[in-house]
Amino acid sequence: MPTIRDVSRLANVSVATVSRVINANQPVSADTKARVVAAMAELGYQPNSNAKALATNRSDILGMVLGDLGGPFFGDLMAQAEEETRRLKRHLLVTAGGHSRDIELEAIDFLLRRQVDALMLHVDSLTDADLYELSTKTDTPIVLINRYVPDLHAHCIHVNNEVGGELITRHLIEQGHEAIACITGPLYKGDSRGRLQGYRRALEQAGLPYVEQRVVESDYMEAGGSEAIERLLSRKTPFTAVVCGNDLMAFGAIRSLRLHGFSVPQDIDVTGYDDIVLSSYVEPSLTTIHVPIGAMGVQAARLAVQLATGQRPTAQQAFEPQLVVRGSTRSRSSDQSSQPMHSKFVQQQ
Amino acid sequence: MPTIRDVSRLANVSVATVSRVINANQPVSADTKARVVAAMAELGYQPNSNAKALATNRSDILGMVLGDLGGPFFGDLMAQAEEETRRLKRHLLVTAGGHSRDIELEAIDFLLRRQVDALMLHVDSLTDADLYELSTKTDTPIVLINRYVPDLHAHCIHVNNEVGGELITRHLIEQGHEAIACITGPLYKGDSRGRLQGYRRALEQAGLPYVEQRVVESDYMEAGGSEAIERLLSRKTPFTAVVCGNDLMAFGAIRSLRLHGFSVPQDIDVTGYDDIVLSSYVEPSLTTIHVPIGAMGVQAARLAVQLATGQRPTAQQAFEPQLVVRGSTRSRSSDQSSQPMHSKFVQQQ
DNA sequence: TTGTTATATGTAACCGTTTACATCAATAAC
DNA sequence: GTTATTGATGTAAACGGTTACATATAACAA
Repeated sequence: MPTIRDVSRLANVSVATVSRVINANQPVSADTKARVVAAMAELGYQPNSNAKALATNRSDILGMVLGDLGGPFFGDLMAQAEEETRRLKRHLLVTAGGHSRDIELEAIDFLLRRQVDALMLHVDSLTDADLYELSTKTDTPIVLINRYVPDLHAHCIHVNNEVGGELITRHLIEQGHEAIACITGPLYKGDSRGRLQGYRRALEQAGLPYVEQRVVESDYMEAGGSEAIERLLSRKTPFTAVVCGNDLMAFGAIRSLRLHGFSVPQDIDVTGYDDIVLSSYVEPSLTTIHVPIGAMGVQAARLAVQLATGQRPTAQQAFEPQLVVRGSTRSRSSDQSSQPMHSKFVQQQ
Repeated sequence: MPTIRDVSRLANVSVATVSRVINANQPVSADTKARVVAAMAELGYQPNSNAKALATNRSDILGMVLGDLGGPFFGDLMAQAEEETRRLKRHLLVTAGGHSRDIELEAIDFLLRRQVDALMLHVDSLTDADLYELSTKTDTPIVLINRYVPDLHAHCIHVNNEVGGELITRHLIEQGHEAIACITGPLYKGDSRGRLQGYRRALEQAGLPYVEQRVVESDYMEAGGSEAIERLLSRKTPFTAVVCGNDLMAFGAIRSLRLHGFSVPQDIDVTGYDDIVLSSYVEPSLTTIHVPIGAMGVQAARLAVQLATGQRPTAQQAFEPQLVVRGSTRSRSSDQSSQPMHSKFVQQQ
């Protein structure tokens, strides 16, 4: 690999001049510039980014930590963030956090050692306190994706989970449901709590009681959704609809309900959250909340660059969730009410 | 950020000694080592990877170029490759090639400038000649994923497309089909040609004629699949099954067939290729060829590291495709044959 | 003419590591 | 008792860029 020194020799100039031509940040006469350009072309010269990063203390790389790299949710986020990063003349270094505290911390360390210009984090296992501490320990700017940490307000790209939970619960109430169960994600996570809070608020606004027996905590996994249904059924507190904390748990819930002889949505309505691609293809297609994760990825990249270059942040930080009505919920006319399902419910038990 | 010099001062040793402690590659007495470790902890020292890469000429990073980052196919590949990379104590730098020659070249340049230890490429737009030229121009090892370039035999992780095309076509023949249409991907791509070749071979083996009127070239996109069906129908050469070059085109084909009043698989069987996640969820679920893309990602990472470190390559390079039979194909008993469909076909036109 | 200023270029220090080489003491070999 | 050998450590030169500072030349004003 030729170096800047090889170029300077061939073009008969100093290395400083070559550097000036490369970065176009200081005046160079037209003909020296031409000589240098020719020399670079002849040698097939490529500047060494590590050396440049070492000298300038910036790498033009944005670091990103995600729960995992597969899956429609992260895929969309990553794809959009990468595109925007490229548009901003930067590159994206992605690492999987593996949903584990140690791996997430290791990933962050790695990126910091690499002198990334900013960090974009979509982390599960780190606490708000961890993140705040991290932000004080390093002066690398941090952007949190799909998470709201009050102390890091200016660094969050977030979506209002409470509104999402409220929207989808209200939708079920409008369909005529009065006994609505809820399967939440892990409640140590802020988004799970937010969605649950929205569920409560919608009930409250409709004058319906909040019944603890109808609420179970699960793990955002498909199997967890199945298992949660088992728990709900075993409690013998009837319900005619289930609000799930995400789409995957909704799939699990539907499967489990079917095993127990309920059909969706004829007997019981089920809703998801996230609007992953699958949700519009499954049978029945899933009524869910759309999270604009791609758009959030774009804005995360913008915010990261703005923070890194000291510009005034203009990236959109707060996003609104959107209700997507599909086949897993259906309008109940008042006469057929939910009574028949109650009886079937009891009979099934 | 503290540097190695700060540590050396605090521990009262030379920088060389600190480096020795960090890399554990030369003897250091127990108590100096303890002092150094303590100093590093006190300062929260993190070695600067750029400086290290500059000095050692290796970065412990594997570079990866993909068509795009979203989507189930790439997601799986990336997720598995990342995991294996981490297992090998390296990291993964991913860039999207955007299915365009310029962007792919730019992405490769970027990674080379970054001194990645090896390149893993899943590129569409670069020709075999481009890739061969690239391999001669740089001494960074290159691994090609899901692509076979004869001149770079030892660098390819590939799957036998011809066998895949043959498997799925033979399956249809075994179901009783004799008039099988084929929608291929772009024929400048080797994998499209391979699958088509497999289709021809299966026909040949069964003693069925190869009819050009039943073959159309498309673009591996869902819309392209729909459009291809239009072209096939307009040719008025009847068919009772369609072999599609990938799952997405199969979705498009099914949609288009339905618009024309055919139902799948009652009237016409349709098959895909790739076995993306969606394919098992759609209605009807798709008979397809499973490509072990995750496993290929793992082996790509292994091969990359082996090439970079000069080890003898032991990674598995050739993979076999697998037939997955689902709902979009069904057995035709000989008596009801395909005659009724022919008549319906003609009537629909 | 002389002093001032702007432009073009070169010199060399620096960024934070690694590592070849040198040094020195302690141990082993004869 | 001298000489290798080994182990622990230090010194300083890379690695390939950037950039503050110095210098030289040309243009311009007084």
